[in-house]
Amino acid sequence: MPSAPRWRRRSDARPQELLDAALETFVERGYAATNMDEIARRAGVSKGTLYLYYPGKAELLKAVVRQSLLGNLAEAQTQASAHSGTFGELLNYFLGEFTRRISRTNISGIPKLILAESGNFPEIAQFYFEEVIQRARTLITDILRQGIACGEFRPVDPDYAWRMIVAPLVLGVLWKHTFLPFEPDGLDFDRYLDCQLDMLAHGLVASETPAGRNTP
Amino acid sequence: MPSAPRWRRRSDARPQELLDAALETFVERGYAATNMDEIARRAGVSKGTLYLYYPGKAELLKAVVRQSLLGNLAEAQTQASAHSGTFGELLNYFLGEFTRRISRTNISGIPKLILAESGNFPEIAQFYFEEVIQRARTLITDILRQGIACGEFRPVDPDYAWRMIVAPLVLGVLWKHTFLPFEPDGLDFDRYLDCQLDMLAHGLVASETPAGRNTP
Amino acid sequence: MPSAPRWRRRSDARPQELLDAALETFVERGYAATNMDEIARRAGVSKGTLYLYYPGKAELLKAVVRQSLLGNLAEAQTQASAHSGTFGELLNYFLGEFTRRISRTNISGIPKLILAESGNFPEIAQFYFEEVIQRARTLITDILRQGIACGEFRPVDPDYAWRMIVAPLVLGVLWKHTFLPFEPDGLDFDRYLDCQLDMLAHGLVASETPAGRNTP
Amino acid sequence: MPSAPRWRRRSDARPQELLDAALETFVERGYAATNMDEIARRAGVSKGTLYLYYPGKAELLKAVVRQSLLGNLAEAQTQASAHSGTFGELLNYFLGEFTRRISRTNISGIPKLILAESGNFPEIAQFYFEEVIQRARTLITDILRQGIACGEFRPVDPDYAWRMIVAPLVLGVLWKHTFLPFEPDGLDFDRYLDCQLDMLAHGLVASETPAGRNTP
DNA sequence: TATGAATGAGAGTTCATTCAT
DNA sequence: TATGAATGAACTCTCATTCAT
Repeated sequence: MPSAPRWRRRSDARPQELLDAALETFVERGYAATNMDEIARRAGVSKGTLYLYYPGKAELLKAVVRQSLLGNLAEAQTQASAHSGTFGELLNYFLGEFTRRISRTNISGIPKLILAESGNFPEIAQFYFEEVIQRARTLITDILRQGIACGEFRPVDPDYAWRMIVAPLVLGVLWKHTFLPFEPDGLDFDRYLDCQLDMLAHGLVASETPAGRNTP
Repeated sequence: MPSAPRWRRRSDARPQELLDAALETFVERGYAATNMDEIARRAGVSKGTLYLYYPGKAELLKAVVRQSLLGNLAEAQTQASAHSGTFGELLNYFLGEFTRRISRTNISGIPKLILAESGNFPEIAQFYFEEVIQRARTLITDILRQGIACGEFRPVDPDYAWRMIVAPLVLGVLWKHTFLPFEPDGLDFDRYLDCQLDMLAHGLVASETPAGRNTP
Repeated sequence: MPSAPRWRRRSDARPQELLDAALETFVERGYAATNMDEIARRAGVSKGTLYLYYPGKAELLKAVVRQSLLGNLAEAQTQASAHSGTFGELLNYFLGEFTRRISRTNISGIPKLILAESGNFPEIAQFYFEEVIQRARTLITDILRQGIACGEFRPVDPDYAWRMIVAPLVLGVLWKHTFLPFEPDGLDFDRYLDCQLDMLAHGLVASETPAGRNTP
Repeated sequence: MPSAPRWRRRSDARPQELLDAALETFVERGYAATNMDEIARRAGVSKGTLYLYYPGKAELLKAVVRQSLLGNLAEAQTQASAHSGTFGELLNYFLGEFTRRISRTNISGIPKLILAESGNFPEIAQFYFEEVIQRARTLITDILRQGIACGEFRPVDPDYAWRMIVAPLVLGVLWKHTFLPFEPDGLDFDRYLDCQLDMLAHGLVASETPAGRNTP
């Protein structure tokens, strides 16, 4: 078992350190209000050094977005193809997984950042749209279609229903980064997830049939 | 014979024209990337004129937000108190009304703007939180609680369920202003609403009882 | 005895009202920090009206200076030619008169204004130099020369001595408008004058002759 | 073969160069009429460089004043405590020293600047009042009191007499920076000093005693 | 004569980017 | 590779001046 190396060439860790500092700052302040000095300071390097690794502020933002998303995407894809159980269980699994990430990491700031800057960085918005959203859409509509086909799900409109499934996640992200400071009671993501799963499965309307049912 | 006058006095219509131009530009570009010159140009006035009506860029943003919201708020409040029919019908009514506004007016850019700039303008975020979100929350949780009490709704968790109801609206707003340009098929808000109402009412899971129903 | 007229055509009093407001503001704030809006407001007219009477800010300053000085100058000239008594008495009279004006009116702000703006308004400085300073110089050096000739004064260097006589007046003006707010005890102009006259007459050094005297 | 570099690093000399350029410009134009571009141009740097060293125009002015005065103050204090000879000689020494500085260096522009801007920068005026004027007052009144006590000086009013002693210096400063350009014969500071010392010592009035006396 | 809305040049300041070291 | 002093364009905001009313 190798012990930790006694030293590392700085440059190996550098790009990642810079991206981390940039992510943090962009998420905290927004793109325009972030200045390169601050990123450099947080990364513990000089401003000039940033430009050795990234050609400019805009490119730095893109790099931040790209690398923040790509890891998560690959992972999700893998898990999807290796599932077992009902489609409802798979859906629950994804929603739970996602909710947990929102509540724990600050990568959740990225989507908000993209929304905010989509007007000024259409390429980033498009990149996000194609790489993240379209994949999520495919993933979920596939599940829906199969679930409907096998009678597990009601015959909803998959091309629009996937947005209803995703919407609470998006709201959660935004809430965490926008209104949480103003809520004295905070937000309980476990309860949030429970409520979402319950409503997603059974809807709001009390059915005439006496028997209640459980999670999808 | 004098040529066209260099400017013309428009004093009555001016403030609203300026707000319109500002709303448009802020929504399109975001706060930081918007410059006063551009707003002035769109409003057909000189830069200095803006400062005759609003003391600065930040105040202009606040004025835009304030006046965009206040009108809508008053209206919603009025309609709420004058409803008849089941709670499900009332909910449907609100969601429909809201969806129609998203799809037709460009006031829907305001919420996105607020989300984007909440970090830099906490006061605006707080204003929005208190004036808009808290009211919506009260409105919806009241409906939910009453609907549950009278057996119309399943016993969901109202303090969180209201967010599930609102989430698709928020997503719709963001979608319109962020990803619509990238979608070749556009977005059909009628279908969007139908899907939302259906899922909200009955959920995703097929009930064991053979008979399906349609209205929430 | 005529009673006050029931009305006056506004325009008769206007120019003087404007000059008064301008003097007050220029003295208080300095030329650059004074804006036309403020002058107009103090004069109770609109900004545009200022331009009906004076072609611009610089011209307004010149008009203020000119009219503030001309009156005083004429007066001084008259009194000088109609004096009687020793030259020492004449000198005392002028110094007293001037000191009284410094202490009572706020015209004393004009010299400070001129000093401050001499770099930006050489014409005003030159005007002041020729109309005020050179006259004062002539007046005083004449008195000195005659006083020396008749044995009343010691044989001082009149071309420079006149400045020593004037210096305390200048200092008094500046003091009043610059440092007075910082002095808890204020400034007693009577004592100031007494001290000046005493020192001007007899100097600082105790003479070997036992008898002291008091008037110059 | 590279052409001349766009800029050169001068970091050590820079701050002083900037202060020099600023002093020159402020004295020439006054605070408000001085713009940062001009200072930068005179210092041979770009406008942005100024802001690397001083946070703004106002702070730059304060820095100019502070550093111009502090050196001179310390020096004067030192000399005062190490004097020998009569009090009259000490007074003469100071007046001579001061006059020489007025005539040779352009630091003499600082007092004029302070007078001119005292309305807009009360802090600077107060700083000057406390650090410069109050010290000078103490210095001179102490000398006067001691001189009077030992019979060297006539019993003048020290709290006001010190202003009479200082007044010609102030006038000299103002003269140099305000009216000198208009005087064809210029100003001979040696003669100015001689005249001041002579009048300060013996006053204007010819004493009845036949014997003349010498310098204080 | 009087107004005050409108103008637009110019101010101080910021900051992404460059480059001599 | 790393630095950070230097740059200069772009920004917000001010205000003397103009002119339709």
